[in-house]
Amino acid sequence: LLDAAATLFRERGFAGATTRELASVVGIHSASMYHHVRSKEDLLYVLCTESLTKVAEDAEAAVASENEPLAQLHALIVAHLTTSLFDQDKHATMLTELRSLPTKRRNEVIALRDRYERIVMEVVAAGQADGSLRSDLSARLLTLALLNLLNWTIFWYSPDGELGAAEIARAFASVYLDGVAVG
Amino acid sequence: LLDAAATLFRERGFAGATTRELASVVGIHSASMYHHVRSKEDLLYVLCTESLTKVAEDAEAAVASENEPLAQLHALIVAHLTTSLFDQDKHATMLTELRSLPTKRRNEVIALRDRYERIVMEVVAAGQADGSLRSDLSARLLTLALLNLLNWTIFWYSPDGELGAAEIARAFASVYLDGVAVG
DNA sequence: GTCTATAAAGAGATAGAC
DNA sequence: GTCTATCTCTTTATAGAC
Repeated sequence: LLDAAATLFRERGFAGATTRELASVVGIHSASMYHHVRSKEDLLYVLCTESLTKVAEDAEAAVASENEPLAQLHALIVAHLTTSLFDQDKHATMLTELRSLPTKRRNEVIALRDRYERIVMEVVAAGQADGSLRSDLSARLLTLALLNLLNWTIFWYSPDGELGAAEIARAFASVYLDGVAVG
Repeated sequence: LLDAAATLFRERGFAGATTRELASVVGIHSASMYHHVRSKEDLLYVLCTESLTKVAEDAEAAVASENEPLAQLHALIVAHLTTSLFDQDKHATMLTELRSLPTKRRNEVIALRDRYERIVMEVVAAGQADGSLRSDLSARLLTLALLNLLNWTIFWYSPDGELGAAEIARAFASVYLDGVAVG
């Protein structure tokens, strides 16, 4: 049900997805859905928190698996893309439909998101501190650039396409770390 | 009206934005709105095509203003960010609410978007051809990485924030071209 | 745990006066 | 060009039988 909601929310937007269509996708009537979930909003909320909890866990594991900041950053990039492209609909919905949550819950999700972004920024800052990453740009700007690279991928990646998640992860890690210019 | 629609569609999603609220923002009643526009969908369609036409024009002008692919790419990055961050709501709505258009119009907008992305890819490919950009990764991958960097910025940039559009453009161009690793 | 039936509210859009 | 009034349809969610 949650997976179906993620797919439908991504396709139609949260407001555009009807409980009837959602129920019909899982083969029941919309009234039966309310036996499993209190409201449509609850689905969105659970989906957002799950997606962020999962990606944060995986990122922390990736960071813990390496010792040097540069290697940690590389592992983090691969972990983020692997996780978010696997649960693509959930992550895409979290990123764009977050706005449809009422203030209290929206702020909770934003807090989770900020916590995740802080994990990323700490690795970047550690890389600057040990001299493996450039320091002429702020850790904040470097982190924002990285999150751009990671997040937007979720919106165009296709599991059926020619580019695999692993290939994309390897390429983007190299683009981010080494740049695209020669010399 | 179009600007108000862009803002509201971005805030609530296309389906979540009501014609009543939209009209009230511009100080009229929802019935009066239909004197200016045929339907809510028309607003989204016009908004998508306008945003893509504008960014494509500016990108082409940026490319034409330089001779070397590397300089063209730099100018293109600055132009894209300047334009899309100026009309932020319009571009953000185009990127996420495109899905709410009926098939025919959606395909038209996608065609515009693809045409723009081809402009970017041609500059990248030219850079690879003249040896200023690395060729171990495909032009497609390098272009996708760049579009990630550009597009996601639209979703977190705030005109009131500490980071200005020009500063972000300069930083991200350097991150993309030179990378963040030292050495 | 799923169904039929329906309540209550809100949606996009139109008609016709001014 | 904007208004009031309203049509028609769809929405989320509930009630209660099975």
